[in-house]
Amino acid sequence: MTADETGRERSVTRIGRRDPDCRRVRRRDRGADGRRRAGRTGGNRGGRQRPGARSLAARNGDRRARRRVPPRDRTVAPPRAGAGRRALRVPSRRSVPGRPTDWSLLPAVRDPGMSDERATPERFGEVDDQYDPHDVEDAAAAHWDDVDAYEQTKRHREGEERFFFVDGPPYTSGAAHMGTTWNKSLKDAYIRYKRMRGYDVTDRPGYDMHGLPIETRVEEELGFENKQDIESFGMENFIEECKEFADEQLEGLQEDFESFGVWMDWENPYRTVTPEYMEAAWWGFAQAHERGLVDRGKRSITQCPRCETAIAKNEVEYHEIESPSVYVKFPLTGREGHLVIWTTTPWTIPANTFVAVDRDAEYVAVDATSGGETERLYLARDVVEDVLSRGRYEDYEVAEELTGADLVGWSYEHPLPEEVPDRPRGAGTGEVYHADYVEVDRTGLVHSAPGHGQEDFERGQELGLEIFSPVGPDGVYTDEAGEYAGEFVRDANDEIIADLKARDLMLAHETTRHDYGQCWRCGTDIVFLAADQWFVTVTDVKDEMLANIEDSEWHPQEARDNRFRKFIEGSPDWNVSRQRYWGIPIPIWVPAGGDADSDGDGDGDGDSREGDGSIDDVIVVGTRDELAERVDQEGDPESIDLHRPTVDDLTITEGGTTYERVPDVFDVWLDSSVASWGTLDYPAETEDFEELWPADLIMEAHDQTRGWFWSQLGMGTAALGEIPYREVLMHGWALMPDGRTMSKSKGILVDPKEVIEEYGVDPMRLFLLSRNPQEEDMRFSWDEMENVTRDLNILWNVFRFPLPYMRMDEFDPGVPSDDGDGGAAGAASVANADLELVDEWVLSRLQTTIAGMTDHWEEFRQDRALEALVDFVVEDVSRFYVQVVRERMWDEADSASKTAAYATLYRVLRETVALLAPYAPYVADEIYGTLTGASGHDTVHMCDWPTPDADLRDADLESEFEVLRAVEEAGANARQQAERKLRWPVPRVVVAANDDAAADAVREHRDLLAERLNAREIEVVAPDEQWEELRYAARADMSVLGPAFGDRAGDVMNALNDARVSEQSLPALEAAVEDRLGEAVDLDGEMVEFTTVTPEGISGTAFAVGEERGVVYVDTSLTEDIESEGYAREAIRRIQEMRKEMELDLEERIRVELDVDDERVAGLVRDHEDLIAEEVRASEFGAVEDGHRREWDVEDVSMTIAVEPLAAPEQAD
RNA sequence: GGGUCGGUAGCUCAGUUAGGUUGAGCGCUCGGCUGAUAACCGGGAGGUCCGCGGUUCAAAUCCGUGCCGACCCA
Repeated sequence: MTADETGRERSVTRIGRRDPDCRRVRRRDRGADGRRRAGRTGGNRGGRQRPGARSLAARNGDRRARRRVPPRDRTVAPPRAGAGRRALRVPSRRSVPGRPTDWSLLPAVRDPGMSDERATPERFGEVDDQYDPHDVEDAAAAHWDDVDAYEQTKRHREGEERFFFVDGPPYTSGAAHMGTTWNKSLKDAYIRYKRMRGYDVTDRPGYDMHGLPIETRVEEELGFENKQDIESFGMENFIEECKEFADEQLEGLQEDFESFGVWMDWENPYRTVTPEYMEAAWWGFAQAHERGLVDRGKRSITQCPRCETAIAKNEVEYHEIESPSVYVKFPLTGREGHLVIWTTTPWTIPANTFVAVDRDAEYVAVDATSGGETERLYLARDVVEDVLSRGRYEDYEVAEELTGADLVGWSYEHPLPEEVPDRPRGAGTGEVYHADYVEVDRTGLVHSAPGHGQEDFERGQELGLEIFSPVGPDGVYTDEAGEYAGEFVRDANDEIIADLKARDLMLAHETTRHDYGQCWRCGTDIVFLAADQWFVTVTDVKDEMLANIEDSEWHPQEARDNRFRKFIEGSPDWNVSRQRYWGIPIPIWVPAGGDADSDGDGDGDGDSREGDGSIDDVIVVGTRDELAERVDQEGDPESIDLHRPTVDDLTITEGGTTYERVPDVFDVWLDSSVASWGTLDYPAETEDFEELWPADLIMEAHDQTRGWFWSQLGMGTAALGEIPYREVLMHGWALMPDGRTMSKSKGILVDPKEVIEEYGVDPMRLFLLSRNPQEEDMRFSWDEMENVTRDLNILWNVFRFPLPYMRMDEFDPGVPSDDGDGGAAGAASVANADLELVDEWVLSRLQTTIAGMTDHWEEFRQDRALEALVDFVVEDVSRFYVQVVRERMWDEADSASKTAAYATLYRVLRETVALLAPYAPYVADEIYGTLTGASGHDTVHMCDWPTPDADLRDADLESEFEVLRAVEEAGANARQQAERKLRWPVPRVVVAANDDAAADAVREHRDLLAERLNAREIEVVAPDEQWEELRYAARADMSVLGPAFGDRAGDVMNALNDARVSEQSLPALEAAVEDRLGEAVDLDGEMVEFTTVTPEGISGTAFAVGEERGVVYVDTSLTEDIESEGYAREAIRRIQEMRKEMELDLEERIRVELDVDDERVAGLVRDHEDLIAEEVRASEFGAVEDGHRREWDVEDVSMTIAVEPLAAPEQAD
């Protein structure tokens, strides 16, 4: 596909091989402009690590290695498919020895016949402390290469229901930009998702390799200026250069795409330059011809005079230019005076054929005076003053008022009769006609030249007027232009203006700035011509096209019904011929002699080609076999190169007539329009086509509504009567952070490579895939890159958190089935674990997340699915579940509870990485590998997409936890208000619930809540109860109170404000007021507003799930017991910190010396010595001579703590 | 110039189908947690919902109009 790749980019970028080290630049400091400033580079990376941190890992790793679970037998993978397949990524050369997750360092067995030992990660093995996308991606890429992950994944789905995805082929010029990156990431994600859903997905990438953009690039490189240079260089040589250029560009693009982690069939892309593919275009065109939809004829075209070819109207770019702005008088015949016309293209005046008016507009005849002479002019009434002042007339008088209809039929004389003797003279020429395109501005009379303007052409045809276009394909006047012959049209403007002045027909000559079209490739201003071209007359099947789009489902559907439908309704016939070289030759043979030199590559005289050649006389060849059969020359259909000039020499002789091929090539848009069968090598291969066509899914950006979405519909309808795709995902464009369009030529861009260098592929993909893929443009954002990296980091932390414990306890989840559970009997799966409520909850949340994500994916909103996943991982797993189970995992003793937590977290993580796999394929696989070791698939991408397990889903439990978490949050808030940190227990928390469900939820999970809020006791106040310690106060509203009580109002107010009542009722309040005031008062609801008064030492915060559900009161009063535990926990916290500073192993026992400066506090801490011992794995308390010693300040009390490790018996060996 | 889409907190975006007190994450700030720890959590501040006009008891949401951006068409 052409435009979105190239429409805006002109510079040539060659992609060299990536320097592996260049990716080491990362995490730079943010500059003031929001971009990153160059900072640390790879060499420093290790410096970010705490010194010595590695040694702990290494020690643990070594010791654990001996205890590790032996790898299970596994099925032996089939041999590698394609030998010599390139590594997707360059493996890290900086791998740290002893890091088991770096698969590249483990012995990779290439010959499965030799051994069943594989390069598998150690299950629950050590992983990096920090999530480092580059390390993870290197390791995963190396692993993919080792196990042929891509090939295996495809093979895994062979024989399943097929899903026919068609890749819109990027144009092979320039590197992948952010838009292409987004596009390919989306495609990759949906392909992976469909595979996980069990489909056998076609994933053949495509490349659009022909066309003018490449020709002009090559011309630039070779220093060519026009077609003559190409001819002298030799067409064959030139085409060879183009091919080389396209091939080089393809390679660069392909490397880019692979570096984005995209899994497509890179070894076998479809390329529009291969004989099979070109044949697919021929076939489609021949089908259209069969259906009578190929035609030849003169059309108004936009011609690039440098490239000497027609270019598509949608390939015209507009820019502002300065042009002449001339008001010209056309002398009337048969009556006195002149018509006044206006134009910015004097060079089209020689081809003037008629003048157009709006029949309903009002015109006038004026007698205008200048320099004593008066002349009669006809023009629109509303513009008289304007035009006459431009013509420097001094005075005028309206002689007659007319409508446009009155003018119709009048005759005038061509303004340049002698200069252009061959001008059109046929019947009807030189008259005034009505035309819809006339607007009453300038003069209201429009000079019309059907040989140039598009509207003029159409109207001229309707009127049956001659189409006179005395200009060659190079923009030079032909002999028909008489005096101007041989001159480039725009250069002739001055001469024409001079000639008109000489004839006294120039009313005013100015200049004006306006938009004008230029060639999208070379920037040359176009000329409008009428020329013979070949067309696919899609307007004949417009209704069919409009009906066919109903057979396609779009995302968003409105795009189909608005944007696309309107484009189809307004689109003209498709000019498919280009007078160029690097393209698919048009397979039309016409009788020799009757069609000479229509190509523009010869003398360019652009003769009319109408001659005898009716469309019935032409031969359209549809296949290579047919070609070999019909041509006069010998040739092997298998090996023939269908490019020019080879096919130019082939002739067909039938019925005594010799036919020659027309020299044109196809508009490059036609190439990609046949991709839905071209990618299947149809018609050379028929099996896939019959089974698969039309495409199940395509996805491209919205510019393709007038591009590939349209061209495929056009060709599909013309050739096969059908729309060639069933489902369309139409995404937007990648914009700059400030919303501008990216443009490489202007240096306005964010380079995907730079993003990958700074953040990594997974984060970049995660960012791109977190955007709405339907129609809306995507602003790139460095801030968001930071955010998505953080999300992955949280996942990484959740993942690595249980690993040491699982290793230590030799947790064995067995060999899970694809949906995560099951496995060998006795294995620790959630099915046979002794789950606690919080386990059940997180598993239920997982099921809900799976169900929600699946719905979103099915609706092509992978961004929403990702949001659900990230929400689950961050909110539910990291923020809540992990916090809750930390204590269970820290427990030294084996327990059912601990095993349940392992099994739960294992299940959660396993399914989470499957859900993550389409987004961040590297890190998902890395985590999966560590979780499953040798027991799973070779890659997460072979897994099935998880399905929600109804047995694990419990909506009520989820609602209860919502309440619970709201209560916890409110409790934390209340604590904060009371300035009591979580480490210090509180005697009680009172939850006043507004509804039974909330009350029940709190009662049900009382223990968990107590633990979370570090409360000794949780009290629940049901909705129909009052918490007896709570009092209510009232605030007086003086605007009501004043009028009611007059001069007593002040006293009443004070009494009201001071009153404290135990229920929110007016009688109670009246009683309290009376008590204070000594007399009865009558209050009503208008006068007061109740507020709650919390008791001393208590703070309260409301909690809400959607609506407010109650209030949480936290009693923060201190007792000796609470102080004791508080200080003990402060000590525990410090000792733990010191353990970490010492890099002690998790299980290592210690001796602790504790000196507290304050006698009372020392006693309080001593009371909890047992708790401290248990929490910090201390075997002894007492003087430490040689340990780690540190002084701490704890709540203004000085504590000196010393820790030394004890030699444990089991470590003696 | 016309069509389509968009404009909501400093940033990235929900909310607009169906009118009912604008939300989230990041950033900022204050606090908390602590063998996930260069990680993590909580509180707070922060909004003319692009402007203007209209419909309505009520408009980010519906209508009209203007401005800005993107794509497409001229």
